[in-house]
Amino acid sequence: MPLKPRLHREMVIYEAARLADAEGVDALTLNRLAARLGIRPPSLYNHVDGMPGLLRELALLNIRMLEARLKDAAVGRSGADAIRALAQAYREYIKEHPGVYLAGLRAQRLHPPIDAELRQGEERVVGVVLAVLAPFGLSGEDALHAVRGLRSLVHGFATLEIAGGFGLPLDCDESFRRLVNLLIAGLLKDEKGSVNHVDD
Amino acid sequence: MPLKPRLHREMVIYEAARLADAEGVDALTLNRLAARLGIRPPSLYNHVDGMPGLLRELALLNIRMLEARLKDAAVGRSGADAIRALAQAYREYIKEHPGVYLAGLRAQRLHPPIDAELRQGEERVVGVVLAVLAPFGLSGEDALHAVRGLRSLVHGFATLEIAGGFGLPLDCDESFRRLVNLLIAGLLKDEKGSVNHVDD
DNA sequence: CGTAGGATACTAATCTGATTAGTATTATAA
DNA sequence: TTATAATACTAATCAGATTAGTATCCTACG
Repeated sequence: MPLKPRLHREMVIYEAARLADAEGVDALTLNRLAARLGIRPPSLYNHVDGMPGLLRELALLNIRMLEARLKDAAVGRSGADAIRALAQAYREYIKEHPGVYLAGLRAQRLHPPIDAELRQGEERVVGVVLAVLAPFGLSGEDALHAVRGLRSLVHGFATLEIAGGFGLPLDCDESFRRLVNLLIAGLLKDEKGSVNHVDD
Repeated sequence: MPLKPRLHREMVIYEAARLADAEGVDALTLNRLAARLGIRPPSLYNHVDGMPGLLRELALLNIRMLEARLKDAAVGRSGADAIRALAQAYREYIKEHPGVYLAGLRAQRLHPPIDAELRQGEERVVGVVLAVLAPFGLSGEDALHAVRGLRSLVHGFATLEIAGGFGLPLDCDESFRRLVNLLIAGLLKDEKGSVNHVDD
C-alpha cells in the first residue's frame, strides 16, 4: 500500500527545475525535492543518479530551453536587430530560469568537457549565435571569438543581475540595451576597418 | 583596556582564501578549514561568524585585492590603453583568485545590499573604473551604464573561463582582447555620434 | 491464469558538514 | 594575584547525500 502512482524521470527533473528557479540553486536539495514529490530521498535514486546526475539533467534541460528561446528570438530577424533580440532573449531566459541556468554551470564543473551530450548541446547553441552573427561578415575563428564575446557579455550581465550585483538605482534594462548597442557598434566598425585593431 | 591584537582571525581568512582558490569554493568547508588550521571546527566560531560570516570576510578581502589590482593596472595610463589594462587586470585577478571571487558573489546573495561595508567596497571599485572611463566623455548615468557594461563583460568572460565554459580549442586571450577592443570601438563611436542610438 | 522480473518505494544506517551548548585553559590587564 | 576575555575543547543536534537491503506492485511471458 505504501506504493503510489509512478513517478517519471521527467517529473523529477521538472520539479527540481521549479524548485531551483523558485528558491535558488542552493535550495535545490534532494531532501526538499523528495518532499515536494511526496517520496523519501533515497527513492530519488531510482530516477536520477544522485545530485551530480540531477545537475547534469538540469544542464541538459537548460540547454534545450535556451536553444529554443534563442531560435524563437532570432527567427525572422537579421543584422543588428537579430543581435538585440538574441541578447535580450538570452538575458530574459536567465532571469526566468536562474536556478536551472546556474545548475547548468555547476554541472559543468562536475562533468568536465568529456560529457558528449552536454558538449553537443553547447555546440547547437553556438550554432544559433553563429547564424545571427554571420551577416556581419564574420567567419571562421573571427566568428567564434565574436560568439564568445556575445555570450560573455550576456552571461556576465544576467548573472550579476540575479546575484544582486547591481546595487545602484539605475535602470538595468537601459544598461543592458546600451551594452548590446556598444557591441553592435564595435562589430559595425570592424566590418569596415577590416582588421581588429582599434589603435595600437 | 585595549584588546590584544588578534592575528589569528587574519590567518583564518587567509587560509580560507587559499583553500577556496586552490580547490574551489565548494571545497571550502569549515571542517576542512579547521583541519588545515590544526583546530576543531567549532573553534572557528571564535574567529568568524560561521560560514556566512566567513563568506562575508572573503567578500571584503576580494574587494580589497581587486581594488588594489585595478588601481595598479590603471595608474599611468589613459584612454583605450587604460581600459585594456584594467580589463586584463580584472580578468587575471579572477583567474588567480577564483575561489575568493566566487565566494564574494555567494556572499552577496546571503548579505543583501544592507551590508554597508561591502557596499562601500563596491563603490570604491566602481570609482576606479569610472576614473578610467572619464576620458571618453562619459559622465553621470552614461558613465555608470558603461561601468556596468565593462564589469559585465569581464565578469562574464572570466567566470565562463574558470567554469570551463569555453570548450572549443580557441585562444582565450585572443577572444578576450577582441571583446575588449569591440567595447572600446563602441565607446569611441559613441563619443562622436553623441547619443547612444545605433539605429531605432 | 499465474508467477518472474523489473521498476519503484521503503527503512535503516553511514558520512560529511554546520552549528550550538557547555566547559576547560590560559594570557594578561587591573 | 586574581578576574576576565579569548580561545580551545567535547558532546550533541540537525540537514543533507548516499548506500544497502527489503518490500510491493505492474507487466509480460509462459
